[in-house]
Amino acid sequence: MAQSNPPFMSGVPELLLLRLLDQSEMYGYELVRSIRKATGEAISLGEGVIYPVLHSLERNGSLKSRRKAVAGRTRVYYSLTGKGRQRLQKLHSDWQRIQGGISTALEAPIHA
Amino acid sequence: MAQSNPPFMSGVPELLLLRLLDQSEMYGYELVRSIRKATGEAISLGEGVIYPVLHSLERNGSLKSRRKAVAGRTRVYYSLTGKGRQRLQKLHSDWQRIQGGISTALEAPIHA
DNA sequence: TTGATATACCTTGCGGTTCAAGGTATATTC
DNA sequence: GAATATACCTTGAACCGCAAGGTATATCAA
Repeated sequence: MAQSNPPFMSGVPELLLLRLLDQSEMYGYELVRSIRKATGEAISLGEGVIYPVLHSLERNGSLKSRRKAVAGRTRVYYSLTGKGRQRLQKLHSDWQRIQGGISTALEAPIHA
Repeated sequence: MAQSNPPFMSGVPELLLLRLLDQSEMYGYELVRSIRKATGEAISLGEGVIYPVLHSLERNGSLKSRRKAVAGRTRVYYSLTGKGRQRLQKLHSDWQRIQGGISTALEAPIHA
């Protein structure tokens, strides 16, 4: 069951990842928890979302990574490249536009 | 080209259609223009988006329609059912949640 | 009268993306 | 020695927005 394709989520994982990684270097598992916290528990993304997006962002040059061994485990830390910062700005302004448009439509007069 | 899967649009057509039709009965072609206007030109949806969504909303009982002949042409007017109003409320609150979560994340401290 | 533009409906196919579920392996705690 | 937490990962399905293309009538201009 578990209704798939929840509304309003397209592009959101990418925006949030870029935003958080713009503030500090982080690894995947950490990002899963950070996103919950940073959105005030409003949005929760599983690892099945996070990892593929991280990989595709690295592939297209928006992120770079470095491996770091910590207490016997390996972490892969990601950070933004110049291209990633540009991508973040673009997504940010896209978001503002859409969000503003929807607000306008929702706030319209209660009745004709 | 024309990058497909534009970010932040999933669920948006459905929300906007339900919102506008909650205010007044309208037909498809009219909705295309109304959406542009209601969102302050921020969002523009083509007929290839509108009609399929109208049909699927009618199929699942959120909308009802009636045909009306006007100046030799036929218009199909849509309006909300009770189920449609419930659906609108649900989508509206989903939107508020996501929108709020993203705002919180974006407004976070500029730097550590 | 013929051609372009606006109105009004519609479908098909592509492509991208989120998500649940499942999989591996090590460290820690009970 | 068993469960839990950490940390990485992939696969497959489902969904859905969009561009492009298709039909037909009314209107207006040349």
